[in-house]
Amino acid sequence: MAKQEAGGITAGAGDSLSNRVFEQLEEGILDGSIQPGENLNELKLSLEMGVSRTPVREAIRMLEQKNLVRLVPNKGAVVLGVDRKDLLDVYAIRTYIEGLASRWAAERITDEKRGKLREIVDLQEFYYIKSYEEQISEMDSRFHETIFSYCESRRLEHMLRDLHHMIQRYRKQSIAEAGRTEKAIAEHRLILEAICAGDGDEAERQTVGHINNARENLIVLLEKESSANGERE
Amino acid sequence: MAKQEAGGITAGAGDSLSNRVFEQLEEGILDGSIQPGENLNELKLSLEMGVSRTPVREAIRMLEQKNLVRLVPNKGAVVLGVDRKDLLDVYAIRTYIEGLASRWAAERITDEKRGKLREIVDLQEFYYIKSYEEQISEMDSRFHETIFSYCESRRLEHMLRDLHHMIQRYRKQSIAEAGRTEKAIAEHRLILEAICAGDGDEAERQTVGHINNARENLIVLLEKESSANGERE
DNA sequence: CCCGTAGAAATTCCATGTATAATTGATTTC
DNA sequence: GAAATCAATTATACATGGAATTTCTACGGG
Repeated sequence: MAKQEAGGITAGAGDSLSNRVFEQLEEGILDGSIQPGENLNELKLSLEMGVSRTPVREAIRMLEQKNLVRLVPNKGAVVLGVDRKDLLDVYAIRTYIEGLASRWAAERITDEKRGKLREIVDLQEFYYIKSYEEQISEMDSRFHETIFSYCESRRLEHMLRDLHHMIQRYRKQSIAEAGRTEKAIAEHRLILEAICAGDGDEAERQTVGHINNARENLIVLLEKESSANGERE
Repeated sequence: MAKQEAGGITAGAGDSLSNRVFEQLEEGILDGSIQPGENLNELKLSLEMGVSRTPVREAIRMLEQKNLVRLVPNKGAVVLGVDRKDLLDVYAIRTYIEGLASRWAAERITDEKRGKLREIVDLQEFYYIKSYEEQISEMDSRFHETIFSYCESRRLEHMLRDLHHMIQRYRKQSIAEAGRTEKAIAEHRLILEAICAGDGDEAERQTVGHINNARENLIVLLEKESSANGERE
């Protein structure tokens, strides 16, 4: 018993160590605590996390496939991270393909799925009224990811999950933006109704609109940030 | 010298063993020689390829991130592969985002890039006249991948390369289809001219059309295949 | 003072050993 | 004869050792 109690990793259940190391590094890169340009040292990381070098190596190889680090043979891994241009690009890409996911979800909707999707939006509204920010964000994620899974395309789902993951931090921030959440929920409801009605065209149109609005919001947010930072970066 | 001469892997230059194993397995999965449902045995593969288990493990972790295998903790990796639905999905996804890549490429075109892109299409036409099928296919890949790189979006490029890679086999097959190559080259030229003119709208429109046509072609090809196989699969 | 170079330290890369979990198959029991 | 149990085999997961490569540092020549 007591599989691994030493270092930083004391986390979750059945997952392998490689996965946990991967997730921890990914989170660090995506939330900025591991900076772009930095390079990942196997031995150092393995000591910090209290695991051997093997799972760290595996995690780094995994990060490379996600394009979060660049791996130079015999030299190591440098962090790529997600900069502002990446963020804007991701939103642009989402406007193009997340609409497709909604379209497919609408075409493949069932009663059970209608119920679940509606419940998510209802819950989000409830949390909004109660001002539970953490849960609002959680429901926002869940709404989009549920649509990803309901589109029933392994490949599209996989791509969208990656994108979604990449911008998670900024989605949370935007909850705090004045007025955005209320609008977002209203937009979710429009998407929901279109999907439940099986109206692919409308579902796509509403989703494209929703993401464009989110993108507008991001741009405002980034401008605030850069003026706050005195034009740095 | 003579880094590794034993087993199946005698390949390339500076790449690490993990990468070579990864590429070999990826190729096998994508060209169907490793079937979906099959599961990958570390020891067996390492013996076949004449390497130790470590690089095989790393390669498998990499394949998981590409969604080409599913990894069940303590049980191993089962091949997912790319089935017909995946293929059709990939073409659908491409119609949505490859147009965006062309749009951005048009917005960021330079004289040097104009020259290179034009040369690729000219070469492809030349090889078509000469009936060099291998080179036609090569130029087809190069045309699209060059646009991916000219769109100057790390994230979009990465996604499109993955998709492109996934359908490589079918792109090659479609070269052999009667009349497709000639049309494809004509379509490439339309995309080329739009990009060179810096006309993002037109570049996107032509690209969407091009991929839709390729998709139509794929559907015909798949139908032929399934009737040839007597409705199996 | 700068540049090049040789040796040492650090780091990646691959191989192999060991523990733990899953699977198989034989044996027993009802 | 079927189901259950437990030992033996197999496979994965993680750790560790050692070879190869790169990076750092100190030294000597120009």
